[in-house]
Order: sequence, then C-alpha cells, then structure tokens
Amino acid sequence: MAYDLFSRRGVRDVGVNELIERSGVAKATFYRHFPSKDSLVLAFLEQRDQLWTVEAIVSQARLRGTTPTEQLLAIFDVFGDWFLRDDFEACSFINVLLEMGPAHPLGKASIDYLAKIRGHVQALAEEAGLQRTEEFSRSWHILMKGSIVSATEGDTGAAKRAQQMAGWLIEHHRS
Amino acid sequence: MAYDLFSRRGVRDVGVNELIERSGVAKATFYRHFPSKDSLVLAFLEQRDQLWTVEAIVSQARLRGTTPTEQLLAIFDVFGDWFLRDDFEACSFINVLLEMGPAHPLGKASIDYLAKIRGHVQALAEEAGLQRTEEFSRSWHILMKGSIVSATEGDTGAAKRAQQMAGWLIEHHRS
DNA sequence: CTCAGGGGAGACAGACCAGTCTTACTCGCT
DNA sequence: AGCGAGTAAGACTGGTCTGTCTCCCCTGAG
Repeated sequence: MAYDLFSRRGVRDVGVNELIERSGVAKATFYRHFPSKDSLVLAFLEQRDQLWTVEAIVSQARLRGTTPTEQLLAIFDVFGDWFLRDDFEACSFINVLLEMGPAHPLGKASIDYLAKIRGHVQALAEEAGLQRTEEFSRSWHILMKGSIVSATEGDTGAAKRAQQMAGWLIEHHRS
Repeated sequence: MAYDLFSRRGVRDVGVNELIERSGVAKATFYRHFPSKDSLVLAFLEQRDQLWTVEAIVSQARLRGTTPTEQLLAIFDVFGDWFLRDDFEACSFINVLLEMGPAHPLGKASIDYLAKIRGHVQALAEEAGLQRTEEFSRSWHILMKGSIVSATEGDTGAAKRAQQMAGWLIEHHRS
C-alpha cells in the first residue's frame, strides 16, 4: 500500500492524507503506529531492502547463475528484465538520497541501504575468489546505479551495456 | 542567484517566495518575466547546461588533454576534483529527472540535456576515431552518472574507479 | 508640470502539507 | 450489563506552496 505509492511516486510526492485515505485507516491510528511520516519512510526503506534488494535482485541473480561469477553477471540480466517493466520505478534509495540530500536522516538511511547492496556484491565477489573485493564492489555499484539512471532516461539497453563493462571488471579482479 | 539555490538545494526545495526575497525583486515582476516557476526552472536547466556541462566539464576536459582520448579520460579527472569540492551538488539534470519523473515536462527537459552530454562524449569519441560511438557514449554516460551518485554517497574515489572502467571501454571501441 | 507605466512591497486566494485533537462507535472482557 | 480500549471520520492548527491582485512610489517622456 504505502510501499507501492512510495516506490512509484517518491516519498515526497505522497502525503500522509493520501496514505490514510487509501488504506482506510484513521489519522490518529496512523500516528499511533508511526510517530512521524519520516518513520514510516524509514519502515518503507527497510521493506524495500527486503523486497527489492534481497528478494527481487540478489536472490533472483543467485538463482539464474550456477557459479558466483555467473551470479554476479546475472544481476544485470535481472536489471534488463526490470528495466522493461512498465511499472519500473528506479531505485528508491537513490531517489530518496537525491531528494532529501545526504545530510538528512532519510538520506543517511538510504546511503546505509546502498552500502548493504554493495555488501551483497562483495559477498558474491568473495565467493568468486576475486581480489580486492571492496574496491570491486564499489566499481560494480557504479555500473548498477549508472544503468538505473540510464533506464530512467529511457535507455532499455543500459543493462546489457553495464553487463559488458562488468565483465571486464571481473576479469581485472581475477589476478 | 536562482542558479545557486536550485543547483545546491534542488528545484523542489526552493520556492518562489524565497527566490524573489533573495533577489530583491517583486513577485509581480517575477511573474511578468516567467509565466510560472517551471519556466524559471527550464531557464535554470538551460543555464546549467552552459555553465556546468559545457564550461565546467567539457571545456575543462578538452583543456586537460592533448589527444581526444586523453580528453575523454580527463572528464573523470575533472569529476575527481569536482567530487572533492565542499559545494558539490551532484548533477541537476539527474536530480530533476528523478524528482519530477520522466513524464513531467521538467523531467523530459532533463533527459534532453543529458542527451546533449552524450553528444559531447560522442563528438570526442569520433575525434578519437573510435568505433560505434553512439553505443560508446551510452556506456560512457553510465560511468559518469554512476560515479556522480557514488560521490553523493560520499565515495570520493568514485571518479578514479569510473576512469579505470572508461579506459577499458575505450580499448574495446578502438577496433 | 503632468501623466502613464514599471517595479517594490506585500496582502490575499486556494490548495496543499504534517501533525493534533474531538466525537462517535464498536468490540471484547469482566 | 457495564466499562475501557481501540478505531474511523474528520475538524482543526499552523505552516507551506504557487500564483494573483492591490497599493504606492518613482521615473522618464511630452
């Protein structure tokens, strides 16, 4: 409910009035569960981490590949399918970070969740036996975020392009 | 005036009241020059294209390199210096695109200006004699945008990492 | 000097926002 | 039956926003 509204239209564009009206809950009830709108957004980001990062991206990528290297590259196969969806909504963590700024509590939380994404990538890189996995995951993340922005611009082939560069990056971190 | 406020704090966060107060102009005068706030934002984006894309990035990169290939890679040297500035404000085109969405007129305008950036990259790629420059510029742009988001997260080394992948990309488009 | 027009200052309209509070009702427990 | 907790509905507060309108002054042309 709130998850769909926030992920599709952005946390700043959806107000508390609309949320409670659509969910059929009273305003006082909402504020009994969440002390402020920001705390609901924090809960949304947490849910986003679970539903999107973990279940939609990482788990899917692990299913699509057999070796860790294949699983890493499969991230961009999942991205390719995701970019083609008509309800493609970009990355909520990037959106919130750029909307609120890195100094805002919600921006800081988004930075933390983005770091968690890098953690998943780094774990796969370790499994693949790559070198300097911290550096690797940061470079890899550049490709992920860049391709997402490109997809928002309308470039549906961004995933393939990022995947190609990702292949070179893996090669470079093998030795 | 409006340029600094919009680029540092985002077009949504700066209201018309604040703009006219800071510039000392009357509200009626402002609305005689611009029929709406959005039209002022459009003028800001146009100015951003000139001051940032052309003068701060492309011209600087051309100055720093002697060959077209060096000039391409110098883009990320310029980025590296830019990321370290304390008034680093990310890319207004990406910000507006993600804030307003690709369907909004301001989002569409941002997409156009981002395409202009790819045009500059493609021109340099042509001068460098690279192959398939359209594809090249799209991949290159992924690195630019991804590194900007990473810098917003606080990764000041994002430019170096993007530059390394950019080198592989040039190599791949030589033949 | 006269007068028209532009601009500064700011009130105002109408719509939103987050968050508080009141009222009325329902349900479960004793 | 009676009572208390929880909730829906929504009024309300105080603030924000974009955009319009009024008032008044100042300046420059004839």
